[in-house]
Amino acid sequence: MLKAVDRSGSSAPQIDEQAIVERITAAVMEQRLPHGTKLTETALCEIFGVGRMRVRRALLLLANQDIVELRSNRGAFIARPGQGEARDVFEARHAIEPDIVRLAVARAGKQDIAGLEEHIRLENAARAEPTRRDAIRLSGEFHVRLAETTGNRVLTRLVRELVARTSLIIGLFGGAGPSSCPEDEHAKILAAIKAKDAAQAIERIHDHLTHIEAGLDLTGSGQAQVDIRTILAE
Amino acid sequence: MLKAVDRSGSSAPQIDEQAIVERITAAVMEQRLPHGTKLTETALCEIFGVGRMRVRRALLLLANQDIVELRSNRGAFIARPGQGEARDVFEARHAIEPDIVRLAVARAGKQDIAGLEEHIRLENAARAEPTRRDAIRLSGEFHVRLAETTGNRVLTRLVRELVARTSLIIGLFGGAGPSSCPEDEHAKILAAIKAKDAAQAIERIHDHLTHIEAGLDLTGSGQAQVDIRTILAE
DNA sequence: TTGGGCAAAATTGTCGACAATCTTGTTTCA
DNA sequence: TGAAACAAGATTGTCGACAATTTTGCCCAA
Repeated sequence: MLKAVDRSGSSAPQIDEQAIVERITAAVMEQRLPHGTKLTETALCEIFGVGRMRVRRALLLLANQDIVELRSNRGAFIARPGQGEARDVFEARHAIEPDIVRLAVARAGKQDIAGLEEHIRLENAARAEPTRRDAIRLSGEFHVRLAETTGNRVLTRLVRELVARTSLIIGLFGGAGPSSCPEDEHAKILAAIKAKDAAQAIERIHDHLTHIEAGLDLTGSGQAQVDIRTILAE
Repeated sequence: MLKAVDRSGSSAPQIDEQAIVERITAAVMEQRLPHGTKLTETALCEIFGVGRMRVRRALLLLANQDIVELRSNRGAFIARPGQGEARDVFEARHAIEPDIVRLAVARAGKQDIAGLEEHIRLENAARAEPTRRDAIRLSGEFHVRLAETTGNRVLTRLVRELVARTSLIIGLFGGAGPSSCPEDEHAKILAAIKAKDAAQAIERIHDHLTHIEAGLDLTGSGQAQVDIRTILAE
């Protein structure tokens, strides 16, 4: 029997395509991979220490989530959502997330609340750091954690995908806004959930999403090119 | 220059993986491909007249939508959602679709309304036919058409995926229920939209989804095996 | 007859090679 | 000098081959 051989020089023991998708998605959520960045197959092969087939499958999945764009015979690029798509994503979040907080009010236990409070503490700590990456990522992740408290895997996955696309949109249209999520709105949402006040929690998540969207200027910006090796290497 | 050669003997001129995904999804929505059905790669290659790579990529996309299940070294099978997943899917639809009808009330024009009315007529006609396939498919498609009237591609795609999974769930847990969607509920929803009564439309879509879910018995059923060649051949 | 064990066939997972296409750099001519 | 044409290199798309695993069919013994 021939066991799987670790072809990569790094610590990763075995990497499947889902792991590659997550790594790239995380980089997008931290806005380290700007829209338009070319994802060369051979580069990704070296970075993750896998064969080309795995990389191509991962890129297909990312394209299916509209996180990357596959151009025929040209390769894969981090997607560049248009204004219409930005509106659609926020509208979808307005449709889903209020129901999520409603379910969270009904289902979140003390442990869930405590976990979310800890998460907000991490967010605040990250906001103080010089580098913004953790702050940006944690800010998006809060919404995913919130969805997880519903115990609904389908809703959680929808939110995860929409949050990732939102990061892309903020990176593209977010101008010089202060941050992806205004200061203490997460805390206010969580407070309403903790108080079992569904109506207020729903109102606050609506306002929160509206504020994020209002922070965009919807002016097409230029594109950047970065070295994906520097960004994705762990 | 070497133009693409039509390798299939059938009429299909050129088939990409998205087309394969749609064909299989349609078969699932019409409940012609029951849960647990094995999708052999070589069989799909012959059916669609494409190489194995295309088939494998299509199966990966279908697995990503939880329509098929990929088991390592075993192959691809039409997914067999559990009770928990069934609950989650309906909960997600309860979260999304009320907002969709709200948007539909605000945005649907006369032409959209007319299209939906025509669709309902087709549904009623199909209900009278001996074969149920068209009725089942049209019944699910109504929800997709409704989503399309919002003009929101993100929401439309979410609904399309959830409807396909719902078909799978109905096929698995739907017992001997009369149909996937009770008689005239679609018409009532559309009437409320036409009357611009958002509150009533929302209430009716909630009730509609609840009725569909109530028609399930949530008792694990046996599995069937069918010949995919007979089903997917056009 | 029935169940376990074994070999053959079928199926999936992976890799390498090659063709087609795109990109880049250079040359050439107006 | 500048732009078009061309050639070299790089990248993507596709196919075939092979190994690993699973499934199937068969034989044999209890």
